[in-house]
Amino acid sequence: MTREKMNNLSHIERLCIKKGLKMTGQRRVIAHVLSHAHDHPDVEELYRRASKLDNNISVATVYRTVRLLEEKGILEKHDFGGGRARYEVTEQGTHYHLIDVDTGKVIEFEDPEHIKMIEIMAKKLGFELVQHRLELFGRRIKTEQDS
Amino acid sequence: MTREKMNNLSHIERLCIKKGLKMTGQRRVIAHVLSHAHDHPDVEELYRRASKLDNNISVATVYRTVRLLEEKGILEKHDFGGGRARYEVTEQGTHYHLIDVDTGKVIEFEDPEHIKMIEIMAKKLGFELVQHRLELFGRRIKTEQDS
DNA sequence: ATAGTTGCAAACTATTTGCTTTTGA
DNA sequence: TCAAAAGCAAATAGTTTGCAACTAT
Repeated sequence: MTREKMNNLSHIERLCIKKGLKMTGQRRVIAHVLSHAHDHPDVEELYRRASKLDNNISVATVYRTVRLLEEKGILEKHDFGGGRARYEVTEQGTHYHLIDVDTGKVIEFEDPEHIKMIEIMAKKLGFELVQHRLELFGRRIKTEQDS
Repeated sequence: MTREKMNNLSHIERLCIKKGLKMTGQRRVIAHVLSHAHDHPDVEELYRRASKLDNNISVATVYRTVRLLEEKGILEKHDFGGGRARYEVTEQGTHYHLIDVDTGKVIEFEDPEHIKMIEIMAKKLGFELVQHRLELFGRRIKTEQDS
């Protein structure tokens, strides 16, 4: 696939335009990749995917772009261990991550009750909650179905 | 202060001995520093503090020692942003961190209710909770006392 | 036209490692 | 005594940056 075949505007590209970002070819490709990623890729992986669509992209640009998009609130950066930052498109409503310690797979979930709880926690400590991070690390519970 | 003046066994040193670690002069100094740290220093800072007690310590040794102590469960490693890992002595009972976004100060607190809540969360998703991480980022609420 | 963006390679930062020398048990 | 630990400097890994050449607006 080449850049030309990727002709319809992606979700992220639309967001970029709304934020007034200059849409270069590279950014369009990266935006496309992000729009279609339903996981939590690191820069290396984004670079790999983007390069498949357009081999005229450098890692530096990917780094610069994810930083920009993070600043604009379009992307979220995570540290799931393993030394590299991982990204995902910002969704409405905070959600959490459960990392399977055996496989490294990440499961997303949300819990509005939990948010209420920690807002109260913060208030008790004299703070207004700006942001928060919850990560669970767990091991799959064996069931009958498991061989 | 020199290494010789630091003659009574520190808490961490005792733990190290219990784990059967070879107690070198350097480890004794680092153990002492850790025992007396009531914050969350990074390696650079530990190195600085240790060097004041004994200028015969290299950063490499600090890195090797914190890794060892982390493996032994004596230390915990945190990522509070800012690019460097930060350490603290493991305490009984999980506790959380609230980071003041304006000053960078870290406040510790615990909440057994919260632990119960997330154990249930994990179970609902079919996982047994192995470990977890909760970090709040907040802004101090202004009160009458504040100038 | 021109401010903003890119590629490239060099720089940087945090951390790890290979190897020789030293040291605690 | 001798495996384990330390120092030093070089290596790695992830990420950032300076600069000259481009490109969207």
